[in-house]
Amino acid sequence: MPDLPRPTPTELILLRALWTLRRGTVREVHEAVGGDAFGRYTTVLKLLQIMTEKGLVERDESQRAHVYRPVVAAERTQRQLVRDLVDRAFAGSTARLVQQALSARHPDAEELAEIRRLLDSLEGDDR
Amino acid sequence: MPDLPRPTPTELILLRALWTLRRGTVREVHEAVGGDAFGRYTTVLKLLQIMTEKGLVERDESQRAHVYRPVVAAERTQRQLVRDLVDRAFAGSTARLVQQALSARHPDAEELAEIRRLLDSLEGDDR
DNA sequence: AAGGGACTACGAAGTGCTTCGTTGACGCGT
DNA sequence: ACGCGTCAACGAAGCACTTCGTAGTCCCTT
Repeated sequence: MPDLPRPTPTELILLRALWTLRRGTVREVHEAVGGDAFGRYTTVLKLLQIMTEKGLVERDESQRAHVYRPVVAAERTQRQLVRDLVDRAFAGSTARLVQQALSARHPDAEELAEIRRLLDSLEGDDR
Repeated sequence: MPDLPRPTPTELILLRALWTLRRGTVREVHEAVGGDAFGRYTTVLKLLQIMTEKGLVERDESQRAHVYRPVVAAERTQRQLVRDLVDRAFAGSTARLVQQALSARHPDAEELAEIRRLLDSLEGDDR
């Protein structure tokens, strides 16, 4: 499987819409991202066409209104983006990224607890 | 203080070099990033000139070989980049970003301990 | 005084991203 | 059969990013 290209910022917006919708026509995606406040209908169409060429989404053309669906799961893309950032901005140090993440957006108690659970399960695996 | 623009990927490489060097001439930066394997000397020069216009770095012209230094601290820029990513890819959920970060690059025990300390100090502040 | 090395400045080209208007096809309702 | 709304396709334009060659300047050495 050839590695898919990293989605551009705008493409990521559409991907997020499709991750939620699971599948959708251009019109549905256009509305999901905020309609004309985001961009014209044809802008979304063009983006989805380009994303199809890149392999980021797939297209069902059996209907007049083509139906798009994401090729990659949210988690996989998110992980790719995080890894990129860790390498590019944090010289590979996950701890430093987490540190900045926690100070950039102070998470509430619930989120903190969730992160703690993640740590617990990770350390559990180690032993 | 007008918010500084987000550094581009290439600019980030030079910034990292300057964060380490604290200050440096074009030649020093060029060598720090890998010499011609990265790009020509004039490419680095041009980049630094553009970054100066953008306000990302400052330039001391009192010497023939101008000396550049970063305007923003590493932490501030890193936080900005993380916040961007949390918003763009994780719909604002820090916990999910941390989750992906932990699974993207399995940190060693030392890093895990460091993250745990961070959590402890954060929860301490809450009360 | 001339030559060469190191430096800045400038300009230009190529690429990718983003946006949108226009065109042409399709099919439904009248 | 006609017209209208909906759709995909295309092309073009503008902008940012990146890269590098060339030209000009300065100063040190001979």
